[in-house]
Amino acid sequence: MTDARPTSRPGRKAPGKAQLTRDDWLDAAAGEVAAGGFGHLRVLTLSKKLGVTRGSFYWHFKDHEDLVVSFLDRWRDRRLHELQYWKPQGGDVETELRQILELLLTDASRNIRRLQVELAVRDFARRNDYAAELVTEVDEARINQNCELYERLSSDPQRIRDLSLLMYVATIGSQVVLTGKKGDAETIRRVEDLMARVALGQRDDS
Amino acid sequence: MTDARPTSRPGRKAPGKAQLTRDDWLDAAAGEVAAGGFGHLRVLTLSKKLGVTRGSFYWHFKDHEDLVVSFLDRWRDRRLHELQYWKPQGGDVETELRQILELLLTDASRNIRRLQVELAVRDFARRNDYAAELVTEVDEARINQNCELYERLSSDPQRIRDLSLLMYVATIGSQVVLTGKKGDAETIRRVEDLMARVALGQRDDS
DNA sequence: AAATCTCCATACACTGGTGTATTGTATGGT
DNA sequence: ACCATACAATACACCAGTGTATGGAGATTT
Repeated sequence: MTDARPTSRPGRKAPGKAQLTRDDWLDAAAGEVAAGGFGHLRVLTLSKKLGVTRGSFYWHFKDHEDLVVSFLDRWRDRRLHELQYWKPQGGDVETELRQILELLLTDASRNIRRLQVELAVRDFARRNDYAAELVTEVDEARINQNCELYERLSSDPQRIRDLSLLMYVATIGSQVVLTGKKGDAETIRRVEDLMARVALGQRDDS
Repeated sequence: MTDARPTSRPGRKAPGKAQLTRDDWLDAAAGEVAAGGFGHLRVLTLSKKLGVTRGSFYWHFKDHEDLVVSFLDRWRDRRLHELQYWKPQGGDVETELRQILELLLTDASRNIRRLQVELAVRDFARRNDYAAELVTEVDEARINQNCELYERLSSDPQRIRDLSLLMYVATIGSQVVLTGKKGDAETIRRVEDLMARVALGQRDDS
C-alpha cells in the first residue's frame, strides 16, 4: 500500500533541475484542483507548471486516475490526521467552543486554497463514488469529534449529535456561501459569534 | 433579450419527430449539469439524449458558451421568480418559521435534481465570474426575503441579518453535506426541528 | 569503468470533443 | 403550386488531451 520510494531524496538534484517526487506532483495538483476543480486537472498543464514533460508524470503515476485517487487518499489522511491536533486545550465550555469555531470559520477562511480544495473534493464526490466515501468518512469523523464538546452542553445523546451536525453544516455552508465574497471577513466573524451564542443557548436548562 | 421564438409551437410536430425548442435543450442540459456539473456539459451527449445530431444544436445556440449563459440566466430568473410564491401565508411566527424551514430542507431534499443543479451552479461560480454574479444575486435575494420573517423575532437590524444569514448557510450546508446520503430524510427532519428551536430561542428576551 | 537504476524527453497513435459548411426535408404562407 | 423558412443530418477540419514506446543522461552500485 505505502510506496517504498522515499519522499525526500538524499544527495540528488545536483545538476540543475531538482528531481520531482510523487508528493511534488500532488502539491501541484492541489493548486489545479483548487483553481478549477477535478474536471480541470490535466497532466499536461501540471507538467508545464512543474517545468517538465509528461514523461515524468507517467513515471510517477500509472495514469490520470492514479493521480486522482492518490490525491484523494492523501486528502483524507491529512483531514483525519489533523483532527488529533484539534483536541480541546481544556478550559470552560464557552472559551473552548469559541476556539473551535474560530478555527473552523475565521482561520479556515484565511486558508483559501485549502478551502477551495475541500469544496472541489466535495463537488467531485457528487459524481465519484470513491470520493463520496472519503468525504463521508471525514464528515463523520469531524462531527463525532465535535460531539465531545457538545456533550458538555446537553445530556441527551440525540440532542448532542443533532447540535454537532447543525454546527457542522453551518460551517460548511458558510464556506460555500461566503468564500471569496467581498466583506466576508467581518461577516464570518459575526456569524461565528452568533453560532457560539446559539450553541450556548442550547443547554439543558433551556 | 427575450427570444421571439415561441416556446410552444402550434400545429407542428406532425410528421414523427417533435421539433425541439431552445427550452427543450436547456431542460436536457439541466439533466447533464445535475449529473456531472458544467464541466461535463457536452453538446454531443446532449444531442444523443435528444435523439438528434449536433446540427440541431447549432441552429438553436450560437455555441457551447451560449448554452451555458442561457442556462445560467434561466436558472437565475427562476430562482428569483419563485421567491414570490414563498411569501408567508400569515399565522404566528413559529408555524410560519417551520413552514419556511420545511420548504427549504425537507421539501428541497426531495427535489434532488433541482438541488444538484444548484450545487453545480454554485461550484461553477467558483471559476466563472458570471455564474458567481448570479449566485450572489440569488443568495442576497433569499437572505433578504427571510429577513422579513426574522424581523418578528428580534428588533436589532444587525441581529436580524445575522440570523437570516446563519439560517441560510445552515440550509445550504445541509444540502451540501446531506444530499444523497443514506438516512438523510430522518436526519434532515431533526436538523430542521433544531433549527426552528434555535431561531425561536433568539428572541429579544433571551 | 561498466552496468544498472532513476528520472525525464521525444515522438507517435488515438480518442473525444468543438465548430462550420453544406445539404436535405418538412411546414406554412401566399 | 411555389417558395421561403425552420429545423436537422452529414461531413469535414481542427484541437486538446491521454497513454505508450523508446531513447537518453546523471547518479549509484559493484
